[in-house]
Amino acid sequence: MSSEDIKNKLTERGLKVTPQRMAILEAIYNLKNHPTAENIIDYIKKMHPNIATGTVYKVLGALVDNRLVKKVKTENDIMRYDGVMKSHHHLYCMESDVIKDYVDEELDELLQNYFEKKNLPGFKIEDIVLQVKGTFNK
Amino acid sequence: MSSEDIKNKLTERGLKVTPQRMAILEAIYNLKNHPTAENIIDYIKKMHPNIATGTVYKVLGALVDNRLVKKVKTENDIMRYDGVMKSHHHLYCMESDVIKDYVDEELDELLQNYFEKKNLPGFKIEDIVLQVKGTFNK
DNA sequence: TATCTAAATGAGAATTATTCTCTTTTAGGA
DNA sequence: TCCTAAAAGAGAATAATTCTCATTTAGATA
Repeated sequence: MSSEDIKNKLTERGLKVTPQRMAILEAIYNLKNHPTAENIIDYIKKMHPNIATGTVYKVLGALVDNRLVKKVKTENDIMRYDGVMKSHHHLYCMESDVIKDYVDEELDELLQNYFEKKNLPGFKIEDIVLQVKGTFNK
Repeated sequence: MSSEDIKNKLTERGLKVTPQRMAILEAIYNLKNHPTAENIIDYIKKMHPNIATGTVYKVLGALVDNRLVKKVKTENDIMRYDGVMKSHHHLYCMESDVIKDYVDEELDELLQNYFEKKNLPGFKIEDIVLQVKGTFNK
């Protein structure tokens, strides 16, 4: 993801393009494994030591509100952030803090068909996310 | 769920039966919609005004460790608790803080078969929980 | 291009959920 | 009934996040 692409993402959403927002989005895209706010802060302070912690939280909030980033909650109640906006699921390792994205369009279609038939009365489904818990083989 | 049942649950897990633990488990079973620690504290303080906040957190931790209660992950950063231990999914309302349990054995079987065929290499699945996001019809 | 203003940032205090420490109490086995 | 490890109480400590308000800035407009 180039700087130009990141800039466009912000502009498309009507968000002002600031160095802080660029740095934070860049950090989320570069840091793998769904970084925490702290991971992001550590990362961007290398290049932008003057960025305020509060700004990072405020920007993260704005990015989530504008659907440029997703929040992911872990078993250990720490909030993490995910730059992959395409519908996808998560594999949670129960032995480490790894969360792996899992994209499976066949599964998505299966689920969509299932719930179309099922038609939960009184509930309109917008999105389905699987939390698949288990362990990665060593 | 009777007091006797709750008591048995604690005993089965080798946990000492204390009034605090009884009250907290009772609160989780009585409070609907996946209470937060704060909800639980407010609820039990009516009957047990002297219970310490720290004790509630400690007991919740012990209950989760002993699989008498589950933690529920939400998009927001407050932890919520669930006394239903049977495998089930959640319907998250995006317009309110309602989280409804969703039990569907047909779906569970479908998913199990799907992943048996799929056989994610390098990952051993223990549990699958669906976060179904949407809105309840008004 | 210069100006203007609402929006964004910085700095650090404030808040809030949760954990920790240490003393006292208690459940339940001997 | 006694004993002891486990649990609870009290409140301080911690850590993540939010808030406040003064200053700066992006980008729309003239």
